[in-house]
Amino acid sequence: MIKNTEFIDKLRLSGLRPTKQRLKICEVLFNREKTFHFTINDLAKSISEQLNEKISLATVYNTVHAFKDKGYLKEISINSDKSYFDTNISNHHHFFDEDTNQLIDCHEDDIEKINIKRNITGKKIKSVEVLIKVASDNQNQN
Amino acid sequence: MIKNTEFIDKLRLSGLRPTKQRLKICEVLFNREKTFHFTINDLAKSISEQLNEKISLATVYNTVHAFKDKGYLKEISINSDKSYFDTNISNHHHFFDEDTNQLIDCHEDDIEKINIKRNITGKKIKSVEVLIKVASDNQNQN
DNA sequence: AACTACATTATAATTGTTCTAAACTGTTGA
DNA sequence: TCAACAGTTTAGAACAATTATAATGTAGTT
Repeated sequence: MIKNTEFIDKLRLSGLRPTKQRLKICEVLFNREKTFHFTINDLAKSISEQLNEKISLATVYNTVHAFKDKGYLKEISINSDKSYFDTNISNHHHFFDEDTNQLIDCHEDDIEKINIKRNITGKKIKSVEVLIKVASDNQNQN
Repeated sequence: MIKNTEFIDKLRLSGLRPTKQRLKICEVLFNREKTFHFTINDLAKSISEQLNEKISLATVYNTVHAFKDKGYLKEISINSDKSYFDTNISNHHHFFDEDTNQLIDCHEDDIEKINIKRNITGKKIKSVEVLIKVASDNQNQN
């Protein structure tokens, strides 16, 4: 259980005012054991369910983007339907279950280190993301 | 230069009627040396430029999806702005240049084989995609 | 030629996301 | 303590990508 003051410090440190809404969103996002993979809609739903309170959708978008920019969240590229975010900001990869639309973290040992032997001239590698799509045996390949 | 009859056969073989529109789209997509990475908008633009003819946007969407379902195109997950497609349907990975929004194919030797050591119970791996985001040195990480 | 199922089309509808402008609130410092 | 200001929240409008609709057109078969 992370204390509210910790969130306040965290926000202040990164130049974000610790508003009521942001603190509530911190609670929902970071007060949990496992990492949380979510879409904006999932998050909005969690907020209204867990806190029985409504935060404007615009604020949820603003806050998630602010948190992403500050490095508290990672955005994950899965498909173009919607944006997925991850509270696990460490360098890691994902399984994506096409049957349930669930993301699952890859652990360090689940996948061998990716070894890239070419580089694009004048460019620097910003990130390397591996997405492993899985589905029940009887499903078609997408 | 691929002949029209080949496209007709290709379409018929997969149970798609070779309509004027589909043949034109085939021309634009498959009558080129290099692989083509595109969004629906890119394609619609290419069609009107190369063929000086307009195909309804709905048809472009329908056709691209039909081609994808038949395995003639691959969809690539980059971000949630829009869908990207690839005429290279072989198993390969991508660089994505964040400065120009351009996709670049990884060749077989650019990246070592991905070795996945875990599997999700009851699930089968459908695809493994690696996306390497690059940008000029002076850009921020996204 | 006529029938039928499949395709195309323009347009409406939908969805996820961003923008806007007004109201509100944390912070600073007098 | 309180005024002032910049940063924040908000509802709703606007927007862009995509999908649905329903009428019209066309390929393939008889």
